[in-house]
Amino acid sequence: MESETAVKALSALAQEHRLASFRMLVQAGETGMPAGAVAEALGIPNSSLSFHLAHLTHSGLVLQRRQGRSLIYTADYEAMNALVGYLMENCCGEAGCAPPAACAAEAPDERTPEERKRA
Amino acid sequence: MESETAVKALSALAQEHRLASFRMLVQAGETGMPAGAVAEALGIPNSSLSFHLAHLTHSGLVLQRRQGRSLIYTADYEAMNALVGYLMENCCGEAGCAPPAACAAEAPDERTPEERKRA
DNA sequence: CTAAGATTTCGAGATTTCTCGAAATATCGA
DNA sequence: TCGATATTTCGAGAAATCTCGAAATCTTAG
Repeated sequence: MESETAVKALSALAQEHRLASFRMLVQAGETGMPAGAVAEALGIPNSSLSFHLAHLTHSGLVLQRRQGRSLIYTADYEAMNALVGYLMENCCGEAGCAPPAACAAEAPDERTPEERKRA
Repeated sequence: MESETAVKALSALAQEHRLASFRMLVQAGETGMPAGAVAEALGIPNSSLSFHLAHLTHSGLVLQRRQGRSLIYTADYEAMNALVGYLMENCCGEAGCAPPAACAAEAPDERTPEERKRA
């Protein structure tokens, strides 16, 4: 992972609302959440949240897909694992620590067949 | 971990020089590095690096101890593990993913007995 | 106690970020 | 096609951040 990529990802997470959004998406699994639901859950204006979700998406930590009128956001677990791996790389020098965590989501996909085609 | 604590830690890491410094300290293990050595390795003015190291220290990700005229900085592995754990908390909802990584440094302590007293 | 070494604090300009209402865009149902 | 729903884009002011030379602080050696 490039240093610049990591800085972008960390910058994306270094903000109250974006961190809360990201954690919410991480816990939501592959199913994800529509923008409106996140905005409501966090109690912030849609336009503000949109700004933050775009930031997270551009950073590569979050993925977007359309489902009808809604845009569904999901956490990108690969990107998250890569970021954590980069942070802990060669941890403790020669000592060698536990390998970095890896989250591999496999939550049920509740999309309709029609929706699956678009993704 | 509090949300505010996490934002502080992530903000601290969301900057080119600070991220580079932190990774350098993570790899340096418990031995740590003096401020000057980090500044030289990164090729930035002492005053600039001092600003960044202070930022990292206040965020709780880095520890400082004095050794003679030098101030030695070390990564705080517990804080790092806590941050990663917070990010990945309840990852993937009910699916349940691999447990978060945990780095426990155990590098040789090369301080003199006299220095150990001060720490 | 005084000089030399290692770092930090101060100061001020340049740049970036956050916020949120209003207007614009995209999709769906009838 | 028209209206309703879901989100994003625009705009501009307020606030926070980065940079780095010069001066100040703290520590150790002689």
